[in-house]
Amino acid sequence: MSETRVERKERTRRAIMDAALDLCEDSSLVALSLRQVAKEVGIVPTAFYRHFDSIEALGLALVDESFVSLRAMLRDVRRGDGAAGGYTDIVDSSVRILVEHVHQQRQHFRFIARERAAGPPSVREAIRHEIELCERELATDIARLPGTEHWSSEDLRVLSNLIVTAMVATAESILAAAGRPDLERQLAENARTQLRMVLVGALQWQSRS
Amino acid sequence: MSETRVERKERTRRAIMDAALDLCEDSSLVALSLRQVAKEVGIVPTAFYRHFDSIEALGLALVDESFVSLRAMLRDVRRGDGAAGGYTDIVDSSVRILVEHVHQQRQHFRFIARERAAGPPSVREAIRHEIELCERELATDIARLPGTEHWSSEDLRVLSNLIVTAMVATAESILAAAGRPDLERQLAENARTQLRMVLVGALQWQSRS
DNA sequence: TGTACATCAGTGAACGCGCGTTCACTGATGTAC
DNA sequence: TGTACATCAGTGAACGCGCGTTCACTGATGTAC
Repeated sequence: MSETRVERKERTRRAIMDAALDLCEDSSLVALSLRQVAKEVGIVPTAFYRHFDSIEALGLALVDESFVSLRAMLRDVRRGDGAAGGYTDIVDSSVRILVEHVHQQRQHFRFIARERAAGPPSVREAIRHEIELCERELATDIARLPGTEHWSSEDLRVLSNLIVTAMVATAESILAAAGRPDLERQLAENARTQLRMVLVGALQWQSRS
Repeated sequence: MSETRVERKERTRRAIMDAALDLCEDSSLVALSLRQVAKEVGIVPTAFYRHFDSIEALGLALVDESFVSLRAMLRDVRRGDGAAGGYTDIVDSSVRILVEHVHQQRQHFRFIARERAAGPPSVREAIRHEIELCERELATDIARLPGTEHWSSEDLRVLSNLIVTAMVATAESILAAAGRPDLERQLAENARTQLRMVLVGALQWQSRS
C-alpha cells in the first residue's frame, strides 16, 4: 500500500485548491463553479463536498494558505536577508524579496489582490483582517528603527498602512507586468524610490510635529 | 408625446447601467448575468442586446462613466476648493473632496475598486489605462508646486503613482467603513497624515539626491 | 494472522433552474411624399 | 395635413447547456477482535 486513505484525501484536497487557483486566475471566486473545479481535478461534482462545504469555504482555505506564503515573505524581509544596515539597504533588500516572492507565489498574490476587492463578503473580510495583522507586525518592526523611538502607536500604524498599501500596489503591478522584464525592473525601481520617499518623509514629518 | 424614441432608449440604457451597478455591488461583473440585469430593469432578456453586445461591453461603458465622475473630482481637487494655499491646505481640501465624492459616487468608486482587480481582462485594462491618465495629470499638477521645479518627469510620475495608490486605498477603506462615521473620520485623518508624510518626504528626498 | 464489520472518498443518476443566444414577431414612433 | 411605408425597442417561445444539490450506491482502506 503506497498511500494511506488520509494521504489520498489530502492529495485530492490539494488538487482542488490548486485547480481553484488556476481556474479563477482570470475572473474571480464568485464566478467559479463547483463543477468546473471537480472537472479540472478529475472527480465527480458531488465528491467536492467531501472536502469543502461550498466554494466560499474553499475560498477561506485559500486565504489562509495565501497568507502563510505572505507571512513567510514578511519573515524574510524582517530578517533583512542581504541587508547590511541603513535605510538604503533595508529598502533594497525588502523590494528584492517582494519581487522574488511575487514570482514564486504568483497565484497566491494574485488571489489576494483579486478577492480582496471582489470575493464573497466573508472572503473579503478574512483578507482585510489578515492585512491588518500584517500592518500591526510591520508597525512593531518600524518601531525598532532608529529615529522612531518616541512615535505614538497611531503614527506607527498610519505609516505602516501606507507602506503596506504601496507594496500591495507594487505587487499588483508586477503581476500585471508578467513577462516584460524591462517594465518589471522599472516597477521595482519605482517601489524603491517610493519606499525611500515615505521613510524619509515620515521621519522628517515626525520631527517637525 | 412626452418622450421621443431616442429619449426612451436612453432611459432604458441608463436603467441597465444602474441595475448593473446595483447587482454587482456584492460580487463582480464576471458573476453578473444578462438575465439578472434584464429582470431588474423590467425588460425581456433579449431586449438587452438593443443596448449592449454583452456584459463585457456594458462593463466598458461603466468604466467610461465611472471615470467621468472621477475626473470631476480631480477637477475639484485641482481647483483647490476651499484651500487658501500651502501644503496643509492642499492636503486638507484634497482629502475632504475625496471623502465627499466617495459618498456621492459610491457605486462608481466601488465599481472601479472591484473590477480593477477582478473584472474581465478588457475591463481591467481599461481601468488600468484610465488610472494611468490620472497619474499623468496629477504629475503635471505636482510640477506646479513650489520646490518641484527641477524634478525629472520620471520622479514626478513615481510620486504621483504613490499618491494615487494611497488615495485609491483610502477610498476603498472609506467604502468599507460605510455607516461607521467615527471610523471614517479616523480614515480621513490617516489619509491626511499619509499625504503630508509623502509630500514632505518627496521634497526632502529630492533635495538630497 | 484471519475474519467480520465500519468507515468514507468517490460514483452516477436525477431534479429543477437560470444561463446566453436564435428567431420571427409586434406595434408605436418617425419620415417621405 | 393625410397617408403609406420604414424603423426599431421590446416581445415571447424555444434551444441546448452548465449549475448546485439530493440520494442511494460501491468498494477499497482501516480497525476490532
